[in-house]
Formats: sequence, C-alpha cells, structure tokens
Amino acid sequence: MNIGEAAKKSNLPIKTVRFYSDIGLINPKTNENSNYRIFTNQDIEKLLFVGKARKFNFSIEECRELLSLYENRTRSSSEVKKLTLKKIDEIDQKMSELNSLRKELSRVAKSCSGDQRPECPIIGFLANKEN
Amino acid sequence: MNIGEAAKKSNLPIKTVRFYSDIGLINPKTNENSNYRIFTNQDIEKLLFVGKARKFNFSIEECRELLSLYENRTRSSSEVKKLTLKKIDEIDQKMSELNSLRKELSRVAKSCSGDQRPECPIIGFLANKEN
DNA sequence: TATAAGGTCTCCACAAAGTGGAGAGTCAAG
DNA sequence: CTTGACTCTCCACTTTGTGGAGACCTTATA
Repeated sequence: MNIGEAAKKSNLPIKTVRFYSDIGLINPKTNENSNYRIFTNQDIEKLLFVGKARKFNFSIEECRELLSLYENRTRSSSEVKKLTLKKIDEIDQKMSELNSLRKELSRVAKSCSGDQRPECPIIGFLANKEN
Repeated sequence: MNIGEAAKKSNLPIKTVRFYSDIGLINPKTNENSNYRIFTNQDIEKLLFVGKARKFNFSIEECRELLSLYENRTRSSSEVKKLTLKKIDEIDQKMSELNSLRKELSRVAKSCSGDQRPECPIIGFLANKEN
C-alpha cells in the first residue's frame, strides 16, 4: 500500500511515517517506477508498535532497540524489562524534579498578593542569588 | 567585565551567556575596538535572574517577559503571579501524564518475568493495537 | 486523448535551548 | 616579539517532527 493508507492504518501523520522511513526505523520497499514507498502489513505493525512506544515516552533510539527486540524471536524478556525499568526510573526522576519545582513555585505564588501594587515576592525570589 | 568573568559570576556557560546576548535577553555594551562584550553588574543580575527562572522551568520567552516585569518598577504583581500560576498548571498537567504513564509501564513490567525466555508481555503490550 | 485533481516525491527551513568546533582577532606577560 | 589565554563570528548538530515549494505520478473525467 502507499504511504497515505499506511499513515491512516497506523494513525500517524504522513510526514511522520516518511520521517520514520528516512531514519530507517522502518524500511518499506520502493516502487522503482514511481519511486513511491510500498508498505506491507508488517510495516504497519511496526508503525503501530513505534507509535505506542513513543506515546509511552520511549525515545526514537529506544524504539529502534525495542523494535529489534520485537523482531528477534530469540531475545530474552529481561532485555525488554531492563529498558522498561530504566524508563520508569526516568519518569520517577522527572516527577520528583517537578514536585520540588511545584512546591517552590506554589510557595512563592501563595506569598504574592497578586494585586495592582508592584511589590512581588516572586520577582524577589527569582532575583535572589542565594538558593 | 568580559564574558568569561560574567559567565563565572552568573554560573552559566560562556556559550549560554553569548546565546542570551545574541537573542537579546541581555544587551551588554560592546567595546568598539576589540568587539568584546562588556558586562555590568546589572547584566550579571539579569543573568542570575534568568538562570534561576530557567531552572524553574520558565521558557526563554517567559524569562524575557519576567525580565521586563522585573525591570518595570510600576508593573502590578498580578502579572507575575499569573505567569507563575500558569507554570504551576503546566507542571500539574505534566505530572498527571507522567503518573498514568508510570502506572501503565510498571503494570506491564511487573507482569514480565524478565528471564531468559523470549516471551515478554511488555512487547506484547506495545504490539497490541487496542488501547 | 488531454487535462484536472489528488497523491507522492525530495529538499529546505523552522521549532527550543543550547553545545561544540573552526578559524581569526585581541590582550597581557615574559 | 611571541606565546598563551581569551574572545569573536559563523556553522553544524542535537531531538522529533511539521510546514511548504516545486516536481513527478496516477486515476478519473470530459
């Protein structure tokens, strides 16, 4: 099938499918006459796989890795699990960063009256070299 | 002072200081002879301000806005508060996304034995079109 | 058969927020 | 006068696509 249909079936924008093909995440054949990419059902499966992995915060390079694990019928499940646990770790890290950020921001926001006067503790906080 | 000293005093890499100067976040004078940037203590204060705001997840454009509020002695504190609350909202959004991501990932990770066998529910999950 | 519409191609530019390097100019010390 | 440290500008690269231009292909209709 052509790229339009492939995009539809994989729920991805055409541009994205083309991009994934450019970077070799998938390797559709090429019609030598028209130079059109030709996608198989397997390609669609891979696109769906990548689309989902991307939604779950796996980077393109991780998708590439997962994809090769996906295709490798002899790989051990521990390899996949390792990647997943790493991802969970990253999420935890990010969340704790965001948490302390949020705490600090809401602390200064609370101390700011938010009225017409120019005094603003938030600005004071941001301007403070310490901490 | 020159850019090296400015970078040291503001705890920013030289390249970053130059970048901030390029995009007009700060506007150091220029020595007409040497073409070197000349930084004042005020510039350092702004750099520290921006450095901190960036750490707190404000984008460059938001920093630009905050900076103009910072310099404007007649602005109302409500403008600053508004930006800050918006930022808190964004953080909340991001956190809830990460939360559901984490839940799902740890669910599939838990169901994976992570041993030498090739069967892997994580791969199965990612390959599943539904959900 | 000619042409119009729609699909696809490649290539270029842009997004954010810098980072790294090349090659050239400047400054202070020995 | 030369060496070394500093700074300058300009370009490329990162990540994950998105948007557009101009050209080419395919299919349907007149």
